[in-house]
Amino acid sequence: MVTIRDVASESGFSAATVSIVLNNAPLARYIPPATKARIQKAAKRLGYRPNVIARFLRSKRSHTVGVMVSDVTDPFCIPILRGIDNALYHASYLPILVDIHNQRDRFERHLEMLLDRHVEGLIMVANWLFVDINLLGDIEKHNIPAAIIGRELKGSISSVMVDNEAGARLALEHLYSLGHRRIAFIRGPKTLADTVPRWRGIVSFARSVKLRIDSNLVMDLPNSLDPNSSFENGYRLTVALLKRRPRFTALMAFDDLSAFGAIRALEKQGLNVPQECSVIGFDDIAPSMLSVPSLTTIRQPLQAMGASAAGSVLEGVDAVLEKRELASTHRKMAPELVVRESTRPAP
Amino acid sequence: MVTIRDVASESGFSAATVSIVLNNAPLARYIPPATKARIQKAAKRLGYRPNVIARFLRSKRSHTVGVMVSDVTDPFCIPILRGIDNALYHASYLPILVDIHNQRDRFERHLEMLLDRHVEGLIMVANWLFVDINLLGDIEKHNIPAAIIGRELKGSISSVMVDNEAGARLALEHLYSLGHRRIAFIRGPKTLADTVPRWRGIVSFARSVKLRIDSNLVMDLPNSLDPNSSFENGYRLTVALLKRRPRFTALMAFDDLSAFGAIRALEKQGLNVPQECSVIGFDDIAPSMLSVPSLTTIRQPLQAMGASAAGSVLEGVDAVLEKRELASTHRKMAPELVVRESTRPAP
DNA sequence: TCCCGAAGTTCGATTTAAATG
DNA sequence: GCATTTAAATCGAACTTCGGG
Repeated sequence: MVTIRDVASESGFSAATVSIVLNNAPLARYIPPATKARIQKAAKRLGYRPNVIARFLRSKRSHTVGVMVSDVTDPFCIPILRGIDNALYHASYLPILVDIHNQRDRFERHLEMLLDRHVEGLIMVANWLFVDINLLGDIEKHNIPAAIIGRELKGSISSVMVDNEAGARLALEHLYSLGHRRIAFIRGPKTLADTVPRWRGIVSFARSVKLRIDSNLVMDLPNSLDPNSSFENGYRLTVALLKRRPRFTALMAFDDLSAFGAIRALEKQGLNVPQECSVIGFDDIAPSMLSVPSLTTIRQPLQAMGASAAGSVLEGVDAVLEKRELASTHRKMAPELVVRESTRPAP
Repeated sequence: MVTIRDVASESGFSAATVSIVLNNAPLARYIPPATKARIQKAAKRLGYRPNVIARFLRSKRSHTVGVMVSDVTDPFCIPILRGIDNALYHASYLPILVDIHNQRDRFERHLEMLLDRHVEGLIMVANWLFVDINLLGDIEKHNIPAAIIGRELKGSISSVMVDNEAGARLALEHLYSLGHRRIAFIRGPKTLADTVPRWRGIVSFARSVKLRIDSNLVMDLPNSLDPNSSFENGYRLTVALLKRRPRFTALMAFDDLSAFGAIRALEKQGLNVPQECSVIGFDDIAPSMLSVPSLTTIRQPLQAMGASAAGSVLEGVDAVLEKRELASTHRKMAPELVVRESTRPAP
């Protein structure tokens, strides 16, 4: 390994001068171009790369941001990660990604690992989060800028969410405008943050058009630690819904995975989607475009949400550096209806 | 921040003694239990956490492994990452994941970032890799253990791949045993490493049972930097294949995404899958189980592949520490036929 | 006083060599 | 392999201070 001292002796100057020149520090303005050139040439000749770790020890800057995702196998989080990655990359920060598998002990251990590594900021992707995390304690103690995607947290932690209520309203409005009146609902798990506002959107739209929601046709996904369980549970609940009356002409699922489960159940029972029953999802994960029929759904601007969270955190980092106070931001992003093949006018 | 010196003064001993006790270093043998207890108590009381970065500066050990993935939006790589993550987690290593978006400059920049951070090992997930990477140069220079998943590289870099030839043979054998004789093939892109061995498996099986492969029914996916392009290309190629003769009763796609594209094209032309045409994929990515019909495919043991690569690298790290030589390993993992709904006996 | 460069200190922990009872 | 503890050197870079022309 070639150190700053090697460059110093190679160039004939001291380590201090080399440091000043190579970092273009304020003092460098007094140093004659000839000296600079010789030092730079020597550095290049030796292939000198500053040791970022030694550098950190003095500067306290790690140029890293911790990213904690509740479960990477959830297709939902992938575009978010892309958004984060892009934003950090352009700011020359390195994300350190940890996957907590929706486990409390993993969350704690990984959070410690990140703090031990002196990440300058923290982003939590709460894509499918059931464990009761406690970012607040550890984070406010360390005074480290943080943002969470998919949940709202009070305090100094910024949050980015989709406007769930508006999204749900959009979805139901779509089905309603296609003429559907007997609509089944698969709601989210009780303890998931998105569940309540989405249902609120549904109820408020229904009330506004005097649509009756039959409680016989409403079921809840069970709590589960596995994001991919929605598929199977969507299947099971749809089978159950089909045994109830009245028969529905459209089904609104909590998310895309449960919508896929629903479609599978409907087809299994000989009901063609969308001919005999329309299905709408929520999220717009990658497979939604691929399936047959492709899925009508509510798109969350996932990549933008990731970028937004990263932006907030980076702003926070700057604020800390300049010892400014910075209020946390709480952004709600607009969802978008994506009409594909799984919905159709009511028969 | 509480340092080792704080613990020293709090406990009444020197920093050296604190270090020896807390790390349970060899010299700790001579230290009486009473001293140890006082030091440990003081450390706990102050909430002392060693600064891993300062520690690294002396020990040269970062306890991190770099993981470079060619494109995270590829569902194929997710289980691999899970496997890597699990293996590293249990060994108390932290993965530093970077996504190179299949871009050469990103590869180089990220590799430098990882090396600058003194990762102790390197894993490359070549899930959809078109850029001509040159791990060898940088890595052999730094003498850092490395492994690549999805490609075979000569030299000191270990590799983990699925046995593509066996997998392709398995797929074709399945279709053949269902009675299909007129089979269409969508081959992989010319420059992707998997393409050739898979085709070899097909040809060898066909020869062994005297199955004729009609070159009219063979098409190639174009080269593309986007892993998700296979879907669209699978669609386009299938539309083209349907215009050719003879009409086929089964289609073997290069991967699951192109299989989805094919199914979509077939359905669009009014051909029911699997009634009128069987389709088989390769990989067994998550959506394969979800789609309607669910996809018959060749499963790659992705999580095991990730774990295996991580294992090789960790062994390499140990070898380096003990100054042993360690030959690189080149593993071929067995694929597995997963029969679902998209294949059926020939009409 | 201005310019240029170097010596020395610091960051936090590890480790060696040495001192002391 | 006395037992017990510590001062001092070290890792690599950055920054403060200081001195000579």
